[in-house]
Amino acid sequence: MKSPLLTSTQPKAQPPAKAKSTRKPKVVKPYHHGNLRETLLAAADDVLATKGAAGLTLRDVARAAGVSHAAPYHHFASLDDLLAAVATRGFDRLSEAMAPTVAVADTKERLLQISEAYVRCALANPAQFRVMFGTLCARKNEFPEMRAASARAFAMLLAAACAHDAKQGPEIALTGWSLSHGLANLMLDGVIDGLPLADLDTETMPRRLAERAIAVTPKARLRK
Amino acid sequence: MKSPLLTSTQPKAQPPAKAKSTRKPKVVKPYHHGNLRETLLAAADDVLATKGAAGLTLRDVARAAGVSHAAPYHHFASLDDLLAAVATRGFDRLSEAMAPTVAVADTKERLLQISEAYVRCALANPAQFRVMFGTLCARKNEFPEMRAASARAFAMLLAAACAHDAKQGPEIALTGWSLSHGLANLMLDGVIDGLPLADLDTETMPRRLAERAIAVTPKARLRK
DNA sequence: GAACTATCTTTACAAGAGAAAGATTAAGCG
DNA sequence: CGCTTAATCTTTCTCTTGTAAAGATAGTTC
Repeated sequence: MKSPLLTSTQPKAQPPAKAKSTRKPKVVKPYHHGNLRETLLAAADDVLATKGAAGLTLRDVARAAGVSHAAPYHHFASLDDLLAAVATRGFDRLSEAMAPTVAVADTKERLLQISEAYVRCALANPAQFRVMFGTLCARKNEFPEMRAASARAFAMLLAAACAHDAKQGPEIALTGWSLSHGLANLMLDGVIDGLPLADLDTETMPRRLAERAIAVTPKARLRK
Repeated sequence: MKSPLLTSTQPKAQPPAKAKSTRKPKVVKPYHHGNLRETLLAAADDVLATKGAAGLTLRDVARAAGVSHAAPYHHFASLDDLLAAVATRGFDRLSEAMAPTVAVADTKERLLQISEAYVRCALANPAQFRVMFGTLCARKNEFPEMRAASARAFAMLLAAACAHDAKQGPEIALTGWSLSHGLANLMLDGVIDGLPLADLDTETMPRRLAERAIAVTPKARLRK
């Protein structure tokens, strides 16, 4: 589980080899980390995976990265800023998870696979998902990069929906997104298990539900 | 916005009228609050509405209720316990919001109205909604009352779905719930505004999306 | 090599969660 | 009525956390 980034991977082989005769030979790790920003983000991912979104603290992250608790402030303005960076990565990861579907020729099948990828990605990184769509979202103006990353992810979904049905594309996209988002949230909140839905297969659920939502509304209904 | 419960409403008219000659006549509020538990919950609602879910602290709630910061511990085991009680109320409120739809004869129309009520209720109390479906949900075994309240709310939805289509009831219920839940979350996270969906009417959106999800899958597709 | 700047640490502080112990009141019981 | 007991509320204390400030260290540039 521990990311390799947690131990400095910078090309900086053996500083103790430097015979500058530093007074204290006990110095094992260098003063400067070399790649702390990335290390902190990786550490945050680890902490999130271990203790969940609620149990994450700046000091935890710093500890996991092996630096003092104030060091992160030279790379992130605040805890929220760090979380925004985590969320940004999460949105990028989501985009990556959906990306392979562009190879699917059938537009409807592509939408279904996007929905599946969305739910799969959310369930794979529950705490991250919570950070991505937590309180930070309402303050996304303060974090332009995160905002851009989330916009990119949605753009992929919207493009797929418009390819499927140019006219109703936006509505289909929003429907699919809402459904996948809601299902993912309900599942990782544990709301679903324990309910009288035991006969529904958890594996195929995302696709089956998405099939309903994506179905193009009959034109007869539209011009009522 | 201030709830009337914030000032003790207990039948305890004017304790200063008691001519017991207490040494200090400055005593305006009695030592015992009389109805602190309810007052705290109301205060928590106020704080949530004011500062949001992230800005809520036990001490804030206690301050708003006019008691010391340790007083709440005599009514709630912990902050999470208080939040669970808030969530319980939220689920009950949700049930109340959906309840009037039982009068609707048309089963599909009833489902649509339930979806509308769900989204409306969520948007009316954003912070509360976040508490209801936050980290607490994953620990719902620790809070039986909250669990029961959420189960009651879902039972209403499930019943309506089964009335509409006995066979596919559960799946329709889950679809509608996921969709409404996802849409509500995306809306109150502010994810939607700012996206290229401006042409979609926010008011009618819940109903229109729900129409898609609730549509019964054609039998031709089912027996493929 | 010296000044500069980025990076990291130490120290300090305010705020919050929660525990512990004492004060105050209500209720029950003789 | 007076005493006892339990419930409720307050004070005080400890531990953790986010964040600011100042100092230490090390690359970088002239």
